[in-house]
Amino acid sequence: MSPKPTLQTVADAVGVSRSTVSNAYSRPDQLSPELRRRIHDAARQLGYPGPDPTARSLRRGRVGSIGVLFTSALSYAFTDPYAVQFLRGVAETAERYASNLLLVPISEADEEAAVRAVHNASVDGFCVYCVPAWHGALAATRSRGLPVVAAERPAEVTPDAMYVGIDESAAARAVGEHVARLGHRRIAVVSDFLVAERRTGPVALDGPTAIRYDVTRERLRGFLAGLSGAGVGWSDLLLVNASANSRTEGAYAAAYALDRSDPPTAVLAVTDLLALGVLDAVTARGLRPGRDVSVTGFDDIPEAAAAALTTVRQPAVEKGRIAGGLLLDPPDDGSARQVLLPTELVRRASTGPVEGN
Amino acid sequence: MSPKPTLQTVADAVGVSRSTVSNAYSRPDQLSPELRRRIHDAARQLGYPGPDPTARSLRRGRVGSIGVLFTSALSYAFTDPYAVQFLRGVAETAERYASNLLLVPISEADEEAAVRAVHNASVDGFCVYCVPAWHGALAATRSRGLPVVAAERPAEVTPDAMYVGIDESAAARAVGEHVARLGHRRIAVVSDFLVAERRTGPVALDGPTAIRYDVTRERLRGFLAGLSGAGVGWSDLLLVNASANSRTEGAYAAAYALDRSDPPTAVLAVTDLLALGVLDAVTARGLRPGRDVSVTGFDDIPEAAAAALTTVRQPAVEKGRIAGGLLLDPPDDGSARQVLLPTELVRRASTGPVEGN
DNA sequence: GAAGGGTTCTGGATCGATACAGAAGGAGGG
DNA sequence: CCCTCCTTCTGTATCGATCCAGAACCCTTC
Repeated sequence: MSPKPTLQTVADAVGVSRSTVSNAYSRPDQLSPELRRRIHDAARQLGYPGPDPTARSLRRGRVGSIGVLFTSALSYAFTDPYAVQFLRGVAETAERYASNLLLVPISEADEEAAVRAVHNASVDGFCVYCVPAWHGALAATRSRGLPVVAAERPAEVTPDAMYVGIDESAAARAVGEHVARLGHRRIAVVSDFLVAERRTGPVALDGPTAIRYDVTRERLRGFLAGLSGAGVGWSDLLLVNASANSRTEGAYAAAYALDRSDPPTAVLAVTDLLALGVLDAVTARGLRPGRDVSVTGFDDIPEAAAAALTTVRQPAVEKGRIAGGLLLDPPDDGSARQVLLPTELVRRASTGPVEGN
Repeated sequence: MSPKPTLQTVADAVGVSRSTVSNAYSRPDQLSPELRRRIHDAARQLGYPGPDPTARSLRRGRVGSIGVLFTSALSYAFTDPYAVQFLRGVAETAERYASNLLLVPISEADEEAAVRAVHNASVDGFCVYCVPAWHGALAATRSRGLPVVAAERPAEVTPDAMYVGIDESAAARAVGEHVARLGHRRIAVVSDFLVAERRTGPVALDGPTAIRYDVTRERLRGFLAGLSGAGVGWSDLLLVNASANSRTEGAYAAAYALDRSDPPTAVLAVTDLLALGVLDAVTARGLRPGRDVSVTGFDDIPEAAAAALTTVRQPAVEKGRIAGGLLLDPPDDGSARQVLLPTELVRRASTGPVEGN
């Protein structure tokens, strides 16, 4: 048995041309059933596993997989149910187009390695999820000359860029208004990416503009807009940065707010995962969510309903599906390549009116 | 600007040979710094993104990515923290070898599509996770002639197969013994894959042998072995199948046991995720875990500690790391390709002695 | 000044397939 | 009986890179 059977090996065995064997696999209607059968038989007998995917990709100019870029360690990427839902959406579309997902982990520490990873990825396009705008890997995806779709609306929208996102600040504004209407004035915000440093603890910022990460900035801007009607200004907010988007860090971050001498009556978290952590911290202190402290999240992951968390619902799976669709079958109409999905404020028991303390 | 710059484009622009440009990227020490700079400058100016990954893969004979096969929808795959940890381990090793992960979703419904997906995957090897032994995709991976590593010890061990697993039945046996020693005799088992059908509810089986899925079978065999010393036999066990490995299905499945007229005093779940669901069901009924009902899990995911769940610890991340290592750098020593990792019974508050009812 | 040893660069062969134009052969129509 | 059309198969060019043997050149060294 020769080391690696190729199309040619099979062709020689059957006594036909290489092209014919290729057709037997890729275009079955181009040859007689009888011959096709003989070819497949010979292939089986020779242990030929079918056309080599790499060679086929090179020739065809299509790889059959889309690259998904993640910041932060893979662990966090999959820890957020929101991310998992989004990914599921992408995978659903991918499956329809017979494509696989290539995970490209982008470490924040080693940007050079990240850029290399992007350059080495055999893909038909990139889906960028939660990668800060300034990360070199982002530019690298563009330099590949492949379709790129962002999972959020970028800060500055170029006409040819593809994205599927939501109006972050409008959605967050609804949260702010809701909380303000309930009478809350002493308010803390728990968020990751407030500062470049990966540290959990309170931070001071001059304003939302100081936040580099787009999504975070827009959500805080929205919170502020919603609260300002009630006279709550930026300097009134207690900002606590979380070193990661995880439940435990959410709880740690909440501690900085809850354990003060003048604790806030409401804590706005920038994701549900963080909010769940905040709830943990609240209950761990014997406080009642929605009565002693109001808590809000963002995303409406499945767990949010169970925890009675007031949050912003955004269609995560749908977002993923659309992102996949944009990549694998970009619409001709340029404007259809920029998708904004609707959001909805979901009021649950984790928020309530300020107690008359 | 020509449509797609290649190595040749750059070579022509600089006035050197194609090989030299290639070296500028892949073997920088093979040419003078001066020339290398000129080449990179020209490349940048022409918008050449570097060597095409697909073409490079074809020539090099190495793709730089490893395929991870999943059964069930992607959603479930990522929902189990155990799976995420395992994946993280694989990703860690992959990163060390400059490889990416290619997710190959294997639907159980459409086996033909699954086999096609395996044949089309450009990878250097396959990591098979939680795929039933009889699934055609498994055979497909082998036919590719690439290294394949299973994340569990297969039922029948062939000498050349690679795997990293645990002694499932021995680990489960420790659970059985622990529960028996606490005096439990009325015992329910909550598990997925007890039967081929995807349905949550009680099932009757002649014995462990009737279970087709290896891991499940071995764990149940272990439970039984641990319990048999106390006189508990197969027919004494109440088996409840879960339609999926998820927390909610765990809770639904538990209901079938807890709501009987003669409820079990102990519920053994085959994964922590299911066990968490069982605990949900227990507390939802106002019962106290470890007092009114003992509950055990399997895997020791992070949440297990928080829930005080008695379970079997297995090193998930380490398992992933080793799996990756076997794929990307297979040891010459054949016996080193079959790895069994240690497990440990972790006793927590979710199990306790039978109440003197 | 010829031999030996580096360094730097070149050219052709090659990886394993697919695309496409065209050849061979048989069927049907006028 | 010739011409056209269709089906079935072939051959060559090509996808975009890397490998490797060797050419060209400069430096030592005896």
